[in-house]
Amino acid sequence: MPDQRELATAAALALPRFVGSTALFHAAVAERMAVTPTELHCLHLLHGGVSDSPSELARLLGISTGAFTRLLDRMERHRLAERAPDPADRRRLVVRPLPDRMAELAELYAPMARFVGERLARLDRRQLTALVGFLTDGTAAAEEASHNLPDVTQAITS
Amino acid sequence: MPDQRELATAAALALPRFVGSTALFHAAVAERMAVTPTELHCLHLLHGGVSDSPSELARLLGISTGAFTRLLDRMERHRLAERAPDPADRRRLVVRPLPDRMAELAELYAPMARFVGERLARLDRRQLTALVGFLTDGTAAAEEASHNLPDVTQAITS
DNA sequence: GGCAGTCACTGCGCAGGGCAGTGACTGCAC
DNA sequence: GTGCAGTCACTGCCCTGCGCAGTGACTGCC
Repeated sequence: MPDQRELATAAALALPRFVGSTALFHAAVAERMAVTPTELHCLHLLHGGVSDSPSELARLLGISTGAFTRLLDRMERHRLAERAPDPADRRRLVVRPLPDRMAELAELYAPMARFVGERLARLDRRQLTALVGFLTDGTAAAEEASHNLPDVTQAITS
Repeated sequence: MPDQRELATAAALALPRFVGSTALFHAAVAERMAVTPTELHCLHLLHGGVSDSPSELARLLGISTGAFTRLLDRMERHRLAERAPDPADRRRLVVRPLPDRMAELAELYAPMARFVGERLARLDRRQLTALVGFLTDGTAAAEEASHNLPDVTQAITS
């Protein structure tokens, strides 16, 4: 029976593997939908209602606004999203997800969604609280760490 | 005080955000090291001792062997890894990580590693067991789902 | 009314990756 | 042993997603 310390080590090892396999899963879904990973990521942001502003979406996706314009072009072509004018500010526009291919997306994610649902249902309140706390704080920590990377400016020769 | 069902929902929502922010963190680290995300991913695989075979690494990274050759070229140029002949099979070669820039990598990951360590230390055995189980099974589920995507072959017109 | 700032957008160049083919090598069949 | 299919890393060629820098439209502050 593993003690607390061993379990913590196991968790620390399992974490990157989980993240890695999840990334590959997303890549596989994107490929199956004939869509780039960035487009898929954007679709998730739109679907989750995180934002509908091009500049903000570009920032969240980690790409430039110029690249986002092209990305939107592709997404419109593939009927994943559409542009709409922003009534409040005529410079801006609003990005809206299209329902056209959402069913397809849901179908691809169904197995994973089912797994998550079933697995979470087997946890009690204390376990779920710990999980939610870890994920939430981890999200904040990752964002904070992204914007606060230590300076390790070393020269690359060649 | 949230009940079990609400907590499960919260966890299901927190999960994709965590994965997303983690992905962006990796991208930020890669950029800071002047390295592509794929190279960084490869570096993790090498560092974790997952494999040292080019074809297997290519498979794990989700790229072709041809692309991996170029990736290895870049990694050698940046002193991240080196090629070595495989004594058992002269077609093969062995990829070895170089210690040169490992300190730099560790430094960039230090904040996140510290967070994970501290956060995990606050959990009890039952909570850790749940977390490890979720991550481990999640990894397996993601891999299985990647290779078993439902057929949603729809035509993209244009 | 001018002016700096912000918005989405566009030409251009770059680089990572896929594809298909190549030579070197292995191990199995016979 | 000798052939032969399979596998290995590698190489041209091409495609495409993205950054960069500049542009016109528009906003809001002074």
